Amino acid sequence: MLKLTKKADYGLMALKYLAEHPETPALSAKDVADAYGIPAQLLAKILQRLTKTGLLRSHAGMNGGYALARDPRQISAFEVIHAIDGPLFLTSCTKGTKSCDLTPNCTIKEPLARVNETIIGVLKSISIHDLAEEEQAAAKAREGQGPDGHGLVTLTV
Amino acid sequence: MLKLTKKADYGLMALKYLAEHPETPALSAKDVADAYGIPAQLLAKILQRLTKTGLLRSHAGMNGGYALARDPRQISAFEVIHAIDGPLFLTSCTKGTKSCDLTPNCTIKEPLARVNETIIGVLKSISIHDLAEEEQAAAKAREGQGPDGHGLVTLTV
DNA sequence: CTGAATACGGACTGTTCCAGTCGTATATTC
DNA sequence: GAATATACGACTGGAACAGTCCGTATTCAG
Repeated sequence: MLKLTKKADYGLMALKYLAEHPETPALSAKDVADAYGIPAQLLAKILQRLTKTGLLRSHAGMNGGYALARDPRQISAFEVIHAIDGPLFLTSCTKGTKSCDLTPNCTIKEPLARVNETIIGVLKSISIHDLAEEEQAAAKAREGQGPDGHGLVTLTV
Repeated sequence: MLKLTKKADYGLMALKYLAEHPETPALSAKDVADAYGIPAQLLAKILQRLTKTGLLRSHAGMNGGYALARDPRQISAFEVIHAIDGPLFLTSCTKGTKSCDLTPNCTIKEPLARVNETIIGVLKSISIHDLAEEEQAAAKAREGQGPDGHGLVTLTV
């Protein structure tokens, strides 16, 4: 399936939302959760984790909330996913730095490591700013096409 | 975590093993399972699935077993993974062709679709033959370096 | 100073999915 | 007919994910 967790999705969405509202000093977890219809408490924990890893700045109390700790161009999708889901590997046999336990030579690992490397490279090349940009680009595209036009590729395997 | 299932791993390993033994007309599921120390019955089901999708040819009875249906250069890692794990998506919200259910605009999806596309492209570019090749290359590298040398990159995030 | 709003964090639960096993039927060879 | 295989469905145990609950700490407003 090769899919990332909902938590990572939520995290990316939240950071994108923050990037789209640079004027506000801070947005509460509830604000963002309501905007996307995701469970507030769950999102709160995600944002707390992102705060711990230094991607967000938090502020308690009234009118508190979260704000991006850096310029959205300087935060990659990889950082977000890594902060939430932990280190990501493609092959299921890899556990940290240790190699395969059972199989004498899980020779599959080496070539797939290159795939892994590629994935990470692409994720690192995408910034939160890019996500917010794409939104605006899509909006522009919709303007020129009518309310339900889809200009961008919808990929299905 | 972004990892593929063990079944997909097993499938790739099995196909690689078959590619490495082109002289034998067919290898049983048990043969391959024993070679790698993986459960025979589980591997059998995987190979059956690969047979159904046309990647393998099966033959029942004594001295029966499985053989590659095509040249190993013509079988991509993507085909194998897709046959075993089904269509793969990066975002957790995507369900087939339908878009997000809850969230009004899961705008994360679009940019991540490009990542998905990249992953698929890389997986398509790797053939079973490549996996078998890499094995030989690694063996050569070991010869020149002593018993436990690792010439290739071991990637950890 | 009191209270509301918010972040912080641990513990808990339900569900889903994966990994693996079991049992049975079918096909092929000797 | 016996031995060896594939083929296939059903079942189980465990891990991971998604989400909830509850209590604490911090900050601001009145």
